[in-house]
Amino acid sequence: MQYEHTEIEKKWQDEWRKRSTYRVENDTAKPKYYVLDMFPYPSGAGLHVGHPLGYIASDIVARYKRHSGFNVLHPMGYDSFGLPAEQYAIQTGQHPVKTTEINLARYREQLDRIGFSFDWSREVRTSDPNYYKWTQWIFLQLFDSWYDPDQDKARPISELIARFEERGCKGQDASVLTGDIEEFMGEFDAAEWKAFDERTKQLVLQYFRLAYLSDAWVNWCPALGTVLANDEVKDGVSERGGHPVERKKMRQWSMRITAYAQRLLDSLDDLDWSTSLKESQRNWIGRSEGATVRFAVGNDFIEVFTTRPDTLFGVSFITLAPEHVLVGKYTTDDRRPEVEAYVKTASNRSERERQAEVDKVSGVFTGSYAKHPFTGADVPIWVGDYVLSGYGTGAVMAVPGGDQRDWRFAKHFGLPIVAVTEGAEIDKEADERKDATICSEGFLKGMKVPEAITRAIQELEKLNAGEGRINFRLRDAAFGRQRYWGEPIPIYYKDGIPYPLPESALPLVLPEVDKFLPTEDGEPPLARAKNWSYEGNPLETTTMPGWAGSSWYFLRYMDPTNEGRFASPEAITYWQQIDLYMGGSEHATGHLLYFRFWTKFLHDRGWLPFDEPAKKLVNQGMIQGVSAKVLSVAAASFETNIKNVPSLYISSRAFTAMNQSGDYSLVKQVLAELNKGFDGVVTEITVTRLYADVRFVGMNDELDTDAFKRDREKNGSELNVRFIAENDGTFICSREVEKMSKSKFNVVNPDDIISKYGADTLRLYEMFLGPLEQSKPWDTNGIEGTFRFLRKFWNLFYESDVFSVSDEAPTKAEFKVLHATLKKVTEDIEHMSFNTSVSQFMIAVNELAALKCHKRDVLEPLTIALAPFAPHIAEELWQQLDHTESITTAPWPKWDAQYLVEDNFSYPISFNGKTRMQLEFPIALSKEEVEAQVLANPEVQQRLEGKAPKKVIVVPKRIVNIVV
RNA sequence: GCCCGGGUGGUGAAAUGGUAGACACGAGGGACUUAAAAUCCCUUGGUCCGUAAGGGCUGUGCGGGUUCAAGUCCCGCCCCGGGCACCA
Repeated sequence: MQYEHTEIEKKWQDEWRKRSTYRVENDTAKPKYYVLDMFPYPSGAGLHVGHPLGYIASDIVARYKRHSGFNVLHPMGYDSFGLPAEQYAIQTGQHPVKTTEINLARYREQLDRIGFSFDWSREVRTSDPNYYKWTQWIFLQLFDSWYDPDQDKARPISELIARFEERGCKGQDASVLTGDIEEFMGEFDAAEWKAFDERTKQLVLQYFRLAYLSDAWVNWCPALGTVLANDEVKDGVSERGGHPVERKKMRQWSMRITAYAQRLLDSLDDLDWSTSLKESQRNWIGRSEGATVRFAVGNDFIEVFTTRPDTLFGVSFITLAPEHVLVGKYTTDDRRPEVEAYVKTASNRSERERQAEVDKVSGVFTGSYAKHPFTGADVPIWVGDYVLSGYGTGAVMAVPGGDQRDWRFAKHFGLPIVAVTEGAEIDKEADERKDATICSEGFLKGMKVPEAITRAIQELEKLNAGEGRINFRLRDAAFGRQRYWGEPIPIYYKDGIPYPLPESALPLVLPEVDKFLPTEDGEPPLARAKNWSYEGNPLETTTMPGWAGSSWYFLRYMDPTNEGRFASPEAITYWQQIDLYMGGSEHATGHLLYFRFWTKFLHDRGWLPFDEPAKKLVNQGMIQGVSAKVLSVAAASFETNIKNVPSLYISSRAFTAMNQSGDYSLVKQVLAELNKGFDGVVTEITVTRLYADVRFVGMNDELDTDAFKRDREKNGSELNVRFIAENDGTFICSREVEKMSKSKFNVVNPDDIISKYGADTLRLYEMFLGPLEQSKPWDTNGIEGTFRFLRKFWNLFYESDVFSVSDEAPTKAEFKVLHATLKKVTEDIEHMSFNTSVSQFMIAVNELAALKCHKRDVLEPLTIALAPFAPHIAEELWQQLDHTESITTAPWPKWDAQYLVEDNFSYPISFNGKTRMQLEFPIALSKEEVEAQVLANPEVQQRLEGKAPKKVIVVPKRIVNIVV
């Protein structure tokens, strides 16, 4: 019997479904292992060959762990809320539920064909009310919590209220207040708190809640009609769709992720994640140590943040961000028109413009002065858009001698530049060295920078003019979306104050609306819903962002149908953290930060025994497309009477040759053919490169010209199409490695590969391509190798088409092949080095075929070892080996070192490090004996030409090096 | 500019400081076949010497260094990919 992949794969996919082979139970004595793939968003385009790369790798690990005696949780589900489905709904009027259903079905079908061992009975979808009930529930817990900086954890808001009733709010209590320049709330004592009316109390609490409503500067995207989080904006445009984004102040739901900044940073150290990913997170959190300094202005003050308090004596002005609340206050009347005009233009400039015009210095003087805390000197207060409102306090003390941006600003406006460090060349640039010595007059003079920083902070604290402070770049996350297709936020309003829905009212189900567009008044789509109210009070109309549902989904898989909780404590205690989390590096700063944040929060409030979601995380590399391009030639001629201008395509190598020789007779020839005896001079050749769909390109970059032509004709008429081929008649495309995408016509669909070669070949080939974490181009050409391997493997079980596996005892050589393979494959899976394990399987099959080995004791363990990689063929052969239970229940075969012991070793004999010959010696031989025998060898003697070697190095079982 | 990766044949790649290029694709040659497909065998980094057997030199982005021995370790550069960036 031949290896019939189509038949075998269909048979076992059906069989696994029927038998629920991959169903996982929570109650078992086995140790657990949790392998999770990052939640896919099921787009309409379906899967291309790059998507399953990570799924295949994690599936191999899941299967391997199952063989190794673990109870493996390996689920899959969908992040099914999101903008694309909604955009589509707006365009077509079709409900996003419908399009989502269609996309999910297609996704599932594609996934099923690859033979994954997912437990589909645990599937979750973020858009399912039974799921988002718990997303809403977690939101309510966040709303009902504050961050206690003393205990360094989230606590119920009731405990904060109790505290206010007891001792009010003062000093450090407000230190967790975050957000973009929140107005200072002020202190109050217990009596004052009790005297506050309900409205005031609620407003105060908003400052502390982890999910809170406030006026914040947001990234507003007019084209999408919604607010975006910082990580959803790339280079000033929206990450999805590339629409422009502008700054806007809006009343907005936010998540106080900043309260967790330090913890998010600290616990990175213990995670088994890639360094680059951890670095991205550290970067994004952006911790910097420094000090706040208060500059008095009359009876008031301006607070700045600086990492260099040691340069305080070099301050020559203060710059406020245009959005800073104090700008209006400190602008003198005579400067007011100018300042207001500047603030207006500055705030109208989008992030993108500000970024693009980094070199353009702009600013304006407010007319006011602040007092230097040490010298008492007058320091002018300026406004400049190089200061960001969202970082630090939105104000800087400008030290042109020590900061290049301040230097540029000072130069531009003719402000004084004072040297703060020895050796600074301040007429050229600021000196930002952190190992310099302070030279500015004052008590810091002569100190090294670090020492001066400490001292400056001490002095500031003495004067009550500032203190040491740690600042973070991380901002609170915008949480509300002015969109339809997301989780409704379970909040209603009474007298304009937000109140949480009771748990009994969950899920707050997404209402039907007549259109998925904002209302005429610019209200979000939910405002169109009828009776969108709770007990007569209006409900919140914004919905949650895409990252809400994906920030806790790993917990739901543990107990997906629980109606009383997001997951039972028993399930959580059993499954714990994700042991292996697999996904793309594009989620480095978005999903993975929120994911960690929610986990820490749920931990703080006592619902989780751990505070990190994933112990180990692996980023699979991207699979790039290899685009094919066809050279299209346009010829210009002195002759103007050419009537028939053909679409002329020229094969890549022929073109290169033509270009080198300068002989364009081929082009002329075609023109002559079409224009009856054209004999003009071809004066100019211009070439454009057109994409050819990679489906038309075969082995060795050869284009199927007929298919290409038909395709071109389908998409518009081309009358005269001519191809200039190579001498052998083939037409060659030029190739280029690019991102795999529809627009580049280089998408390879896994379905096509599976139809031709089968899922097992696809799985093996994706792993064989190279190291998992590296990006690599997809080249279908190489797939034959893995396909041939599977056929050869199959043939080990067959002799002239008859299944024949013998029970004869294997020879030493056969056992050696088996155990060497088991050792390598086992170790490789542990290190996630799948490309080398596939190589090892190939070596094994080649060697066993050469040995004509058809023995059960070799083939059976080998089949189990192959099962994680190629489950269908393994399962089929397992059955043919007379097993009735699925191969997934077979224990992993252990390698045995005794079969790998060699008696002899063939030593490479090198002279001065260059290998010259091989000599075989028994392993048992000592160093000295090897040395003696090597030197006694006639060929060695001949090479030594009678001279005594300077030195002989013998490394047992490695090498002999003779130094002459 | 800063922070991470990475640079090895025609291609994807392999290599605890110890025989560079395993494995696979492609290419070339051969066997089987009426022919094709499939399969199998041989050759395949470059270069030079030799009729051949075989042998020499050279070679892991570039330049230095450490070492008996460097793709691997150290120093200084170049190039490519990714992340961050008027972050005070």
